Amino acid sequence: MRKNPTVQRESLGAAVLQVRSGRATSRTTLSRALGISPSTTGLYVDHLIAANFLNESGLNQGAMGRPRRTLTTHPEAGWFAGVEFNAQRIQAVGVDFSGRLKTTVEVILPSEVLAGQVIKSILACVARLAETMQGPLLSVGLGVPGLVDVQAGVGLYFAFIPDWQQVPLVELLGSKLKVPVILQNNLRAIALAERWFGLGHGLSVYVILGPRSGFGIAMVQEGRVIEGAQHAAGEVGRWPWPLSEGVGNSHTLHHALSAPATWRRLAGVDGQAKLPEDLRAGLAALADAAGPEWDAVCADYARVIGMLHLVLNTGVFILHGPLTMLGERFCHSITESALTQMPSLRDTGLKVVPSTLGDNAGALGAASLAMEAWLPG
Amino acid sequence: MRKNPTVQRESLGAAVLQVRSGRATSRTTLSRALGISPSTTGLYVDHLIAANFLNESGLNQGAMGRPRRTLTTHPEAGWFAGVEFNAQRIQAVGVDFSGRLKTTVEVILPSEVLAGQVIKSILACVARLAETMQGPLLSVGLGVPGLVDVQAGVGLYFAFIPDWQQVPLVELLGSKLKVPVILQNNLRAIALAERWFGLGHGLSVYVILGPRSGFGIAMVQEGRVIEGAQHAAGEVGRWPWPLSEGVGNSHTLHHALSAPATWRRLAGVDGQAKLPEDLRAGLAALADAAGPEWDAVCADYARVIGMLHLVLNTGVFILHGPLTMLGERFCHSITESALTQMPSLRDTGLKVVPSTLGDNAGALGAASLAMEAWLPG
DNA sequence: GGCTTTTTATTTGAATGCGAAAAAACCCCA
DNA sequence: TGGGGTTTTTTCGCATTCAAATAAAAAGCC
Repeated sequence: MRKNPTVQRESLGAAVLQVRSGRATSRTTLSRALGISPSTTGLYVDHLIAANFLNESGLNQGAMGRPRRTLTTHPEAGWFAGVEFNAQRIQAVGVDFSGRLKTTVEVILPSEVLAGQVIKSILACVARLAETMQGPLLSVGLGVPGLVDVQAGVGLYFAFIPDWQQVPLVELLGSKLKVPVILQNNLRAIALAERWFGLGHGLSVYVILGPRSGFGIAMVQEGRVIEGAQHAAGEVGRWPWPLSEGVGNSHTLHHALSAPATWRRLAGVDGQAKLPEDLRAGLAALADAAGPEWDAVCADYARVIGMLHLVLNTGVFILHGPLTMLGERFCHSITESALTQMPSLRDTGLKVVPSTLGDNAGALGAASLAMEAWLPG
Repeated sequence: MRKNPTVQRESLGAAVLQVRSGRATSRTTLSRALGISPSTTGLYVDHLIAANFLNESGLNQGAMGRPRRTLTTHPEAGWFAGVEFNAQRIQAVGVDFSGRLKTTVEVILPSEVLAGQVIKSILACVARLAETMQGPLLSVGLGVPGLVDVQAGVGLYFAFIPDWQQVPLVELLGSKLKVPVILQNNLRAIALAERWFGLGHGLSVYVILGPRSGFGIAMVQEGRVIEGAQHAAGEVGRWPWPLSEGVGNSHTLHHALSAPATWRRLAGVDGQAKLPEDLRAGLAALADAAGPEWDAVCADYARVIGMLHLVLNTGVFILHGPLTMLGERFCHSITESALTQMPSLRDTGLKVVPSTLGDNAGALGAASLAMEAWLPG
């Protein structure tokens, strides 16, 4: 046994992330993934096994040579909470130390809810998760709607919760939970969820499309989420729309391509028509629709996506939110329409795909935040 | 005197960059800028002074305490070449080790020039620079038009040089020049020039607007240039335009807002009118123009910039190319128009400014590439 | 001038991380 | 059964880097 020097917590945290993600399964692969020497990697692993964060689970014989001693994260070393909310509901997930989703909790918020009540409910959700999770809570990730100051840990502004201004979330939650609390805008958190749990796995460049009550996007370039100078990148919903409209009026992409607006257009009802009780079900019923409305909606999405693709040269667009109920066919129609409208995009790998993560993508993304921020020790 | 251990070349290169940029002026400030300990910083500086890359130039007394021993780069330790070209001309600059522009060379290319001839001319330009520069050539940066594979060192495609496809520039030039050769798209190189020599100095988020024969942009987020999945980010020029146009026809932003198109619109002549011999002078003559054409052009620019700002939340847009001849007033009009068209942008710090770098911004950007890539030893 | 205060630079011993070589663990093949 | 080949892991000595203490250089103040 080697002697046991102290090592940098950051390095150990990075090592755990590599093992948990499956990118590294042995000391040698971990050494390559981290870009550090095999000898140092061995020390790290010793340390992490001694602390019960990693396990050695048997051998894995390659084509030849000494078999690698498989490294896995110890699932019961602790757990991470991921919480996402908006003005209607809170979704929370509990994720074990191996990054597997174990428990979900959902709470419907009363209408006209205020910030204080949201925070109380978040704490209650985490407490309920704790009942079923193994080991200690290690950190909490929070997917926050609206503008978020990630560094300061403050929710800056969200239109649909009346007093949601300058809410010091990290301070309020951290003091109660006694673990690190990490914030991110909820759509940008989803981008992280795709990296950990979904289609963004190997990708370093992609865009999340989030048509819900509005229309926002989250952009990932070289593995990094684009924040913008005031944490407000991705506000495509405020583009004038239709693009031919004179400016200065209130026609925006929000109004044309949000999830409710899309349902209205596909269902052929006017702006006053009441939305279905369950928008997702309403949209699912339209998945086989056809005709000029379908084509027009797809053409609009294609126009936006094509323009974004020209700016960012992104490749993959991942569709999130209720509209995923329209299925693969919707995404395929959009891709086709974009290539028809802008033929020069044909060789640029433009692709629109529906997310496979389902309804709690935001909470999973928040849990990803928590996992990425955690450090051993 | 301390003993003289070998140190990492990368660290030494980073230290030189900090001193050259003026962000670090003494051992202590350098230590903070690099995020390493004062003791190690002292070793680095010893090393670099011994190798004649840095100088100690006197003392600088602060408000109190021991005065800092001012560090400067040694101007004659060597020089960097920056070369930018398009189908018409090559511009090359020689920059001394302190980052000061010393010599410029311009060569007009014959029409229908081919790749081989361009490369020969580039080598000739560097040779002419060498006649006036002090010390050895250390590295060469190249601002390449069209698509560029930065990692592979290959110019992929450029429409206006007939056989410009898969040109192995780093291989071709490096084998002759015997120094590192670094590529970047010419507009993205300009983004670096702004960081070193211009308005991007303290900024970590900004956009370069490059209306020339077409219309491209270069985006910087958190100090990093956005490349895109296929090195093709920033192709805004291929947006359909006017936005109200039906798609599928050839109306693009290239045609509406390129430098020649802008001149035609402002001068009130039709698409067939001959361009002035010197487009810059022609544009300068219009700098005091007024009336509906002026407003319409500004409104178009404002529309594009506003939409980009919503996507990227960028803050500062730096205007490059011939249109800078339209002056501050043009940029001011655009900013005003954007805020009128999209009032919600008012508090987001949106600002359009003309570059102060002048005509050889591209070559200066290429020189920045060279400086950033160089390592001592 | 001598004293304290403040900031910068250097020395020193300790430790973290690396490279190279050795050891280990498996395969294949005779 | 044992040797050669291959890949993984560990050992070991060394070097780069750090933290802490120390030295240095000035201003301010009495």
